[in-house]
Parts: sequence; structure tokens; C-alpha cells
Amino acid sequence: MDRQEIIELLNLRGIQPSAQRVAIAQLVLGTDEHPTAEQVWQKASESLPVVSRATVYNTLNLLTENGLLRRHALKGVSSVFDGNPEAHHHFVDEETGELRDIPWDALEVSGLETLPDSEITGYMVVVRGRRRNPTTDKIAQRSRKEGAT
Amino acid sequence: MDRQEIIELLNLRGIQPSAQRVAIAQLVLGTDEHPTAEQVWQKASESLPVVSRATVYNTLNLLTENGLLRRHALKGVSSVFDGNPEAHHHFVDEETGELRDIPWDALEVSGLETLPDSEITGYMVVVRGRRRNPTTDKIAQRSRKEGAT
DNA sequence: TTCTAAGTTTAGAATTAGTCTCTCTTGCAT
DNA sequence: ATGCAAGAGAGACTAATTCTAAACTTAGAA
Ligand SMILES: [Mn+2]
Ligand SMILES: [Mn+2]
Ligand SMILES: [Zn+2]
Ligand SMILES: [Zn+2]
Repeated sequence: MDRQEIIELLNLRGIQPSAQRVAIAQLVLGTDEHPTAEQVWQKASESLPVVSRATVYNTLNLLTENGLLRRHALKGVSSVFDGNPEAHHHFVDEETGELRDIPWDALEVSGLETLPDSEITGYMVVVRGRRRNPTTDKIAQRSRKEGAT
Repeated sequence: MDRQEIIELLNLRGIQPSAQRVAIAQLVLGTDEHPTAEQVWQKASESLPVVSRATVYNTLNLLTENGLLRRHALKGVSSVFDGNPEAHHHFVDEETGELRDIPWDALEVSGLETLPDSEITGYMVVVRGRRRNPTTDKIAQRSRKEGAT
């Protein structure tokens, strides 16, 4: 994608296409790698005389909010511990951030055998969404805690 | 799970069952929640006169290495940016940590409609493994970069 | 018992990822 | 020219995690 296309993309969404924003957008929209903010900052530093980390984060967040980018937490430092080491899937509640288990047998994934050149050691479906009926759930939770039936 | 069971689990793997380890293991093996290390530390602090954060991290890592626990990076602070905002799946190379795209149509997930009480906003299959034929791949990559056929 | 080596825990320093705050600059509109 | 308002920058701050080095505990051996 060339500079001009990027500028139009930004203009379309009312984002002022500053030199920094164009350079950063071009870097991350023009690759199929999945760079960390730090990596984007390093590359951006090559083409721009000066960029601060804060600008890189601000721009990446801005582009994400505008749907041009997506942010994945799949590796990286912070994590959560799972007392069930068996294979199972997960539901991430986008409101609370809570992780809930989905039993392995509840979902089926097909097509894995067609992935080229890879030895699979495991997989998991990550479903994102919000719980419906939070009221019912809260009541159920309270009952459990209080030992009520 | 009671204290004694936990102690046996640890002994089985040659892990010396210190008071701290037993308390921490009991906390995290006895819940279907997915606590952060900080949350485990807070709970552990209630039942033990003194525990340091380092012990909690050491123990959680030890239990994870021994397959009693699993560690997920699904929410939390650190992330990676994806220039393709469309729905697709991901392959995580366990050797390099690299994330690679799997096209949406390459995999199919069934059973989602049966998830109770939840409104799904999106989902993704996360496959973990190692690439086979890294040599071939490197050649393929170079060819692509150089515009060779 | 007492000693000792190995294993474990600790507080705090260091590191890494990310956000926040405040200041400085720049591109216009008056 | 003057004055905003939006944007960008530096650096302080926070949070998650690991590292370090010293202190403590334990299981055996003597
Ligand atoms: Mn921001
Ligand atoms: Mn460790
Ligand atoms: Zn789980
Ligand atoms: Zn992707």
C-alpha cells in the first residue's frame, strides 16, 4: 500500500494524516506479520527522524479504534492460570474480561489436517462476547456462595 | 481437592510439598476460575502468614512446567497488532513465538449455537505447534520477497 | 543430636509493556 | 499578527513478571 492510499484511508475516517501516523499505518498495514508496538516503534524510527513510543502507541490504538487494525493478546507477558490442564475452549466475556471454560466436546473444529507444513501440538477456540442474562447468573452465583439450593 | 490429595499430586512429580506450594496449588486447582498471579497471591496471603509474590510466581510456573496447570495469555496487557482486521484464525509457532494467519475459510467451527446464555461477537481458532520444513519455508519466503515465481 | 548440602522462600531491584500527564508545536481561523 | 485546538513529544508512572542474593528450612548423613 502506498502513501497516498494510506492518507485516503485515514482521511475517510477523519483522522488527520500526520507524517507519523502515515508512516506507522503504512508499516503495520503493509505486512502480514504481527508486530508488537515495540517492533513498530523500531521500524518507524528508521523512516522518521524522531518518534516517541507514546506516539506509536497512540497511533496503533487510534487505528485499532477505527477498525483498521486489530489487537491480539495471544502471547506476551501477562497471563492467567488455568487449573484444568486438559484441552478445552474458552469464552472471553468482553464486558468483565472474565475467562470461562467451554468443554472440549461442545465445539468441533474441522480443516486442521489441511494446514500446510505444520506440526500441531494443540488448539483452542477462543470465543468473545458477552453473557446474556447476567441477572440470572448473579442470582445463581450468590446461591452457590451462600450454599442455598 | 483436600490438602492430602494435593500433597500426593506434588509428591508424584517429585515436587517437595512445602506449605506455600500446597496452599497455592490448592487455590488454583480447586477453582474453575482463571485467576491472575496477583489474585492467587492475594488469596494465598489470607491463608499463609507470609508469602512473597516471587514464591507465587515460582510455584505457578513450577506447576505449569509439571502439567498441573496451564497458562493462557488471552487478556491482559501485552499484545500484538494485526494489519488484517477481518476475521481469521491464527497459528502460534511455539519455537519462535511468531503468529501466522490462517484464512477464515480454512477452518470450520461447529457447535457455537449451543453455547448457553451468550451473545457471541467473534471467535477465532488458535492453533499451536511448530512449522515443519523451515528450510523450504525460508526459500519460499525469500522467493516471495524477491518477486520470484 | 548435630552438621551439612540441597532446596525453598524472601524482599527488593530490575525489566518490560503500556498508559498518563503535561508541555511544546503547528496549522489554520480570526 | 494572535489565538486556538489538535496533534506530537518527553518522561513519569503503573503493572506484570523475572531476577538476585541473602536467609531459612529440610532431609539425611555422621
Ligand atoms: Mn491512548
Ligand atoms: Mn521462574
Ligand atoms: Zn480454562
Ligand atoms: Zn492475523
